[in-house]
Amino acid sequence: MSVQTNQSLSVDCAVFGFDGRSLKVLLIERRDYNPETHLDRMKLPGAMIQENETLPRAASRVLAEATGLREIYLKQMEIFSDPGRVTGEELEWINRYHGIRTERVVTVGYYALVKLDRRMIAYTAEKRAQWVEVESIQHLAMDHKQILSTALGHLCREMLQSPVAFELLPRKFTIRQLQNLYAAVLGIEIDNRNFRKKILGSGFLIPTDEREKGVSHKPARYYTFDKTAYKRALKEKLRLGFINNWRY
Amino acid sequence: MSVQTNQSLSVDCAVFGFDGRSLKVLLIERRDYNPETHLDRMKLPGAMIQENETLPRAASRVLAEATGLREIYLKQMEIFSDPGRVTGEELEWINRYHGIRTERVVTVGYYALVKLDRRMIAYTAEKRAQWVEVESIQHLAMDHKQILSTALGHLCREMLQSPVAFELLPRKFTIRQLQNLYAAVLGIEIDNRNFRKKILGSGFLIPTDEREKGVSHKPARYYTFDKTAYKRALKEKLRLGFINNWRY
DNA sequence: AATCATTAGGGTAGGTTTTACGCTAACTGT
DNA sequence: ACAGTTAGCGTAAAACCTACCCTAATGATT
Repeated sequence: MSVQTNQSLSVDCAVFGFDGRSLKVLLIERRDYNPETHLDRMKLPGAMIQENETLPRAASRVLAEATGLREIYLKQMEIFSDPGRVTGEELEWINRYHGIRTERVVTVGYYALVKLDRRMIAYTAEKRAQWVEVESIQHLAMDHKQILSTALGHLCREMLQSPVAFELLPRKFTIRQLQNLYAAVLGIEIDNRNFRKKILGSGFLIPTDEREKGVSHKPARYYTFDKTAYKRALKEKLRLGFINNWRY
Repeated sequence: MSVQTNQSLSVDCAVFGFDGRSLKVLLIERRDYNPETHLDRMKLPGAMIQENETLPRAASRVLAEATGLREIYLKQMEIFSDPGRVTGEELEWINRYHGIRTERVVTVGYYALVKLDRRMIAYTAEKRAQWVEVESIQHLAMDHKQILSTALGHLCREMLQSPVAFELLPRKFTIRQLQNLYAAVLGIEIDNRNFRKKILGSGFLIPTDEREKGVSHKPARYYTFDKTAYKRALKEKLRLGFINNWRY
């Protein structure tokens, strides 16, 4: 029995943002990209884990670098440990890029949610990073396409279970924006009138006095998310609906 | 920037079983346990990951060893990467036990579900392994108590979302057994009549002609779980209940 | 042999939630 | 002024959840 000690451990993050219409993910252009090799040009942000660093810390570090933000909604998913996930040219690229010598890289997948505001877009634009519509992505470097698909699955499930949607929206948002976000991520159609009832009925959206301006229809009210009210409601409603509608 | 390459990567598994009354977990006695050290005697089954082995494969290997079974319900949870999770005597024990020399072990937590039948109990009894009631566990080796708690949380959530309960029950079971399992894992009381309606109404329990014998009350019918019917129901019902009762 | 304790298993009535959809309000562009 | 659009309120029917009722069948107790 030989024990592997020279595999390296990395983190890769799928950073999601929502522009009001569709779900985007942050992609990085490889620094020493050479069109003559057959490597894909874009990848997810990631890094090797450093000495004395926990994985969540490594992920935070990657995200701070990629987005300029320290406080980010961040969640671990799974580990991608197939010995064949990075080989050949890709492995050489990694060793060259990180200045290491490894034969195997096991990576831990994270996904993160950020508010895609003007500041964010300006910051990432300077970093050879791009916000790309998730739907349109065909290939990515290494197995990053697979990591992205996994992340999307996790996001869907999480959206149905907890109020993570608000991590993707600006502080003030309209109910329609919230609805569009759910519809985009889950790929379903939602009736606006029922959505409004359900979401307002839950009591953790607090209305502001502001309304949309310059839209060619009745302007919608802006709301903010009340985390405290949510947590209160959470405790009261832990009735679990009994065996909780295990629908899927 | 120094990159850590000599951390070792291991897997640890919380293997759950249900004896009809309470939830149990499989614990292993450390082979060279010495009561004079202050190490806890019991630990979760686990192993270092080997060269050319994926993590799921390593976990399967551990489980095959601990339970004698190859096909087991197995799920990855999170990674325990705190540099301080294993130090001092515990670290020495690991290095001695595995014949390695590492300063840091990152472990990937898995949980597994098995049918706790007579064969299983006989097999584990021979392996210095014990099925211990989850509720009664106070301490475990290293950070295994924390891994166990995490696994229990995952199990609860999973039980509400998918029909994993049947992994813990014999092929033929009564509705009461199923109910007791839910009640035990979730720590709630369940009304028998409503539970029966809900579960039978879902249509993926198929009745057999057999009934309990030797019980001092009306004997209950045995049912089996119909995976195909479940998957069919799943697709029809992907209505999601719309934004699905995000209750907790 | 009658009675008791216990769980199985069918039912029903009332409340809550979901779903489908009608309607008016308010804004911009033509 | 009118068309096109989305906001936002309301309502009725269907589905679902909950709290109970009842009787059936078995072994244990008297």
